[in-house]
Amino acid sequence: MLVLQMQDGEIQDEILEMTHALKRKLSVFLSMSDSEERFIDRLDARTESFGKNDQIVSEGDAYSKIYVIKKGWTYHSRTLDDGRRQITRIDLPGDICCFFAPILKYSANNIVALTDCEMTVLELEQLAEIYTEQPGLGAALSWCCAQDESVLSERLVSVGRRSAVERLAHFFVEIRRRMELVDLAEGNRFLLPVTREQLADAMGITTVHLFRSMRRLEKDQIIAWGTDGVAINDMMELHRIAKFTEPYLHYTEIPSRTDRFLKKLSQIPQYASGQQ
Amino acid sequence: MLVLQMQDGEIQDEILEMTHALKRKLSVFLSMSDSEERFIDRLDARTESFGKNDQIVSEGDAYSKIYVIKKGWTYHSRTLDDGRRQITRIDLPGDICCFFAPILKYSANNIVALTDCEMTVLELEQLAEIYTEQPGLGAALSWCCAQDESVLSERLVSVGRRSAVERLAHFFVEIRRRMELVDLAEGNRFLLPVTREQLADAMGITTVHLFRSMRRLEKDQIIAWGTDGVAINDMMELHRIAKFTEPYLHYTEIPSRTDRFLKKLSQIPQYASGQQ
DNA sequence: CGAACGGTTGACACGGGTCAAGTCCGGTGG
DNA sequence: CCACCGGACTTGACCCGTGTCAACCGTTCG
Repeated sequence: MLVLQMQDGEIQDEILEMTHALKRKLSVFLSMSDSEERFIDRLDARTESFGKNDQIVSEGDAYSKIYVIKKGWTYHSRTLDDGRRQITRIDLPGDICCFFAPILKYSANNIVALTDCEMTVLELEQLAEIYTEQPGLGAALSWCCAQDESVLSERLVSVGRRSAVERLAHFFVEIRRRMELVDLAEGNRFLLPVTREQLADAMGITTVHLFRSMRRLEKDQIIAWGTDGVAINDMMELHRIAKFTEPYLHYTEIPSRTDRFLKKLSQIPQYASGQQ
Repeated sequence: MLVLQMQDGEIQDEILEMTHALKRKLSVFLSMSDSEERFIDRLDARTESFGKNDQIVSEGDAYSKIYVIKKGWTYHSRTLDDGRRQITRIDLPGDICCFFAPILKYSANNIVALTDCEMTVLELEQLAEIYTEQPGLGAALSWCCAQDESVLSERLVSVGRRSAVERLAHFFVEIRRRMELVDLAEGNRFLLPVTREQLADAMGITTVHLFRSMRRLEKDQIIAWGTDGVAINDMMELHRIAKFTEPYLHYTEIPSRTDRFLKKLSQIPQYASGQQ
């Protein structure tokens, strides 16, 4: 059973069934045409499922397919030979798991399912098709990719320069915003299917210290994290502690910008022909 | 005067003049045809220069152009409002400074010149042209982008899970490998145009602790870093300390892979026509 | 000739790691 | 039905790596 369904399951499920999370995400960047919507719907023809804790890709594996998460959560990690592990990335519905798979030969990371997952599979052919036949969608995918890099970069800022409490605060605000974007959270509660150890590995601290730091946030009634989900009680304060500044998420890339992008693309003969 | 020219200047200069560093870098991924080589040469028509410590892009600035470094070094940083700063990335000749500039509206980072710099400027038009008319080069650029993300990800592993000494060791091995790739280093010495403070900000430690940690490495005769450059005296040991594993650099993406990529692309009508 | 900046080091304080001991819960086998 | 087990969760005590503060040197530049 999908962890996400354990609670508030009906609501979240319903929304997820309604539209592919990817569609919701891309629609922030791009007001999609009917043909674009249909294009995305057709991608669902090829899906793959994974169970909780399944290793989707291992370090050193040959790469090939791109996975877009329809349902469930995953993480990417690297492990040093003495066992220290860093989680470099946590993905949720709508996120693209390994955008560069078609270009890279081997994976340098592990990719693991945090919950039962359903993924849309893209091979190189489909990707090329998107970029040539649906340049709008192509631009939107590039936007996702740019965003991912920016999120990664901000995580580096966290781990490099924020204290444990600040990092946690930042993480919760970020994950909350990202869930909101694909309609996985409203109100002040949401589910977070990661263990304490996984979160510690993502934050670059030990579990012991994770508990200490969470206590600090819980004591002040800012946040609560049980087994049944997270509740953010004082979002303003959490923002303040995290020194959270939203621009790095690049959620305000307005369509006019995209239009300009598409207009320029259409001046290139190949794209002009491919555009309809 | 370019810092890189201060020492061994003649040699490095000569090589740099010979070929655009980007060309050397891409040739690792792709054996370039004459038309591809000429295409890159023509990009040099549009260049821009910056002086040491010039702010190339500031947090919040509108993005537009892509800069490819011809000569010089740059870094990307984020500063929290209380002054803490994290350098997220250090770029050298052949690196692409802000690949996603045409897609993103605003920059979330500062980009600063570490030395006097000469950059090749790419606007959206050229980029689209590359992807449509020279899919081989397009794939190679995507490879650069994939690599950048992987390097960023490994830096997160460093800052999250490696000790200060290990981080430093890892940084030196990485930067050495990257310089080698574009012929900026041979033998065991190379120039590193960063201040102690900048390196500390890149490693996520304080300058004071940087000194402490460097002392450890210098005491054991593993490395030396004066004002005139870095000397790696015991590369094996440095590797060992860093727990350096090369795959994340993705330097072994063999051409056969690229050929497969191009073959598939050529099955898409638009690309087939664009491929000449 | 002083100011500003990069480099360098010592002394001390504190955040976060390590070790160790438990609790709680769900699953499994007798 | 209970006993046992493993895995996730939780906390206290202690210690070490890293941050903080402060001082100083050498160079460059106005």
